[in-house]
Amino acid sequence: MEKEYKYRYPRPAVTVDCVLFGFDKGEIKVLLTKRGIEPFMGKWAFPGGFIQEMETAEDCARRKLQEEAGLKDIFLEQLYTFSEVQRDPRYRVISIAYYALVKSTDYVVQAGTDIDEVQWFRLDEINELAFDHKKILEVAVDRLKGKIRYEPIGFELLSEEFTMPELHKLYETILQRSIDRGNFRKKILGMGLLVDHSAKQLDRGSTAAKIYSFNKEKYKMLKESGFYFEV
Amino acid sequence: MEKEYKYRYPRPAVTVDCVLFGFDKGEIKVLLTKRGIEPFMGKWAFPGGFIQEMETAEDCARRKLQEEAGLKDIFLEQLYTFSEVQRDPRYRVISIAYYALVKSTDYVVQAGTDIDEVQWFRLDEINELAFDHKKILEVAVDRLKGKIRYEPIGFELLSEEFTMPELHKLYETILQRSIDRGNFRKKILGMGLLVDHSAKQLDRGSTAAKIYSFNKEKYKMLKESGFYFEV
DNA sequence: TTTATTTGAGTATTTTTTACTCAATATATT
DNA sequence: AATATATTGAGTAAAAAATACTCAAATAAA
Repeated sequence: MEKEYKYRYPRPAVTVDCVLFGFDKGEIKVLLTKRGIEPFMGKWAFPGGFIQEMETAEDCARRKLQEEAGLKDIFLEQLYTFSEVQRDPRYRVISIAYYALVKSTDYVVQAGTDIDEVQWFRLDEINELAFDHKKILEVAVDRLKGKIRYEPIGFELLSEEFTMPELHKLYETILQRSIDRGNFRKKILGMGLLVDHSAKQLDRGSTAAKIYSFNKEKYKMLKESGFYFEV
Repeated sequence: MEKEYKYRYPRPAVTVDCVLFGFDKGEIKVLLTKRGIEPFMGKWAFPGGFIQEMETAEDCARRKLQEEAGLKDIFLEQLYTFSEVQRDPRYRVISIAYYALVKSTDYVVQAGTDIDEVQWFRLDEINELAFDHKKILEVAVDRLKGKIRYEPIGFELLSEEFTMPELHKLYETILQRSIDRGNFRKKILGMGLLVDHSAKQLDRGSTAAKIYSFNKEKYKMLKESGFYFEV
């Protein structure tokens, strides 16, 4: 095939990569896809690909999450742009990385073109990754840790309806320290952002936990009037 | 001239733009360059330009700050990557934006190729800018405000040696609220990160302020052992 | 002489954080 | 039947931090 696109000056290729976090059984998980083509065929990497002419980087990230993992309408934010000259062995590729959070890892994941498999991994299971994706993962984990205390992104990792012990465990897991249950509960409930569903988990008798959901609209309003979320 | 660079798939052009902040006479200033070529000839824009094949985005940002403003070895951090499809009227251009902080705006600025003028502006003087640079500025100002409380980047805007009233004024200006002098002093000195030069400003008699400098090495060490800067 | 600017110390109050305790509930386990 | 378990919910005491102040001294500049 002929090379049709000609420019006066050299241009780097631009890709988008997505670090997708999930929370399952008290553990943080990351979604990886096994590469079906060179370079790094057979290695695990983040969902991603080349940016198209008529889409923004965020559009591209959402498209890739849809194509490679079957996900739609999830929390997504730009992470960092990686531009090391040799980060791709073929030619110069600059990658705009995003991180995404998904409610429950039970979403049906589907492999796309050029992809063998899609699988959730615990952070400590991840050793080698394609390209500089290990570095990207480090930056993403740092961002998640740093941001969860100051913005209510933790809820994006839980189902729409969740219990206090689940939320508590999530924070303990991500921040990697134990947090006093009573104080945590007081602080979170004190913000008035949780909707109490006055329902309990089924099938669990008295050890059932109460069900809450996060009031996004109220948070938006409060934020505009200067409210500052902090855990 | 012939178009020599040919690729199989279309590639966006990639530029780097630098939002350079300075602090002068109690006011935040931003450095702009007047464009000498189309598009937006005659309009003000941030220093920046196309990324070269063998340089990282940060290398490019530093090169541009050197070429267009004569600055070397200053604080520089990646801000955000802007990828709106139509942000450049010519063709698709993705811009990796950086923000930089400079100690005093007295640096001799020098115009580079394709640049008429280089000038410092107060934030409220800036109306229209080339491309989507107004948007980039907004993001940069938000980042500066957000970050100055949790990382000691404020010192990057003052001379190596500064006084307590200068530091106090800087925080009040950026955070846009008054801060109790005594409490501010207690908190800052209490962190043990300022070196007391036991010297006073010259030529100001008894209204002279004591001179301090920020101990970067000590901050690095403390940070590694879990210290958290917060104002 | 008065005003202005800065240093430095100090205090009192309020708010927030931290580290706990206690009681109740009712299923699941031994 | 007794015990362990997981949860809710309330509460407290102490420590730490934030907030809003006051007072005194020094001295050049107005």
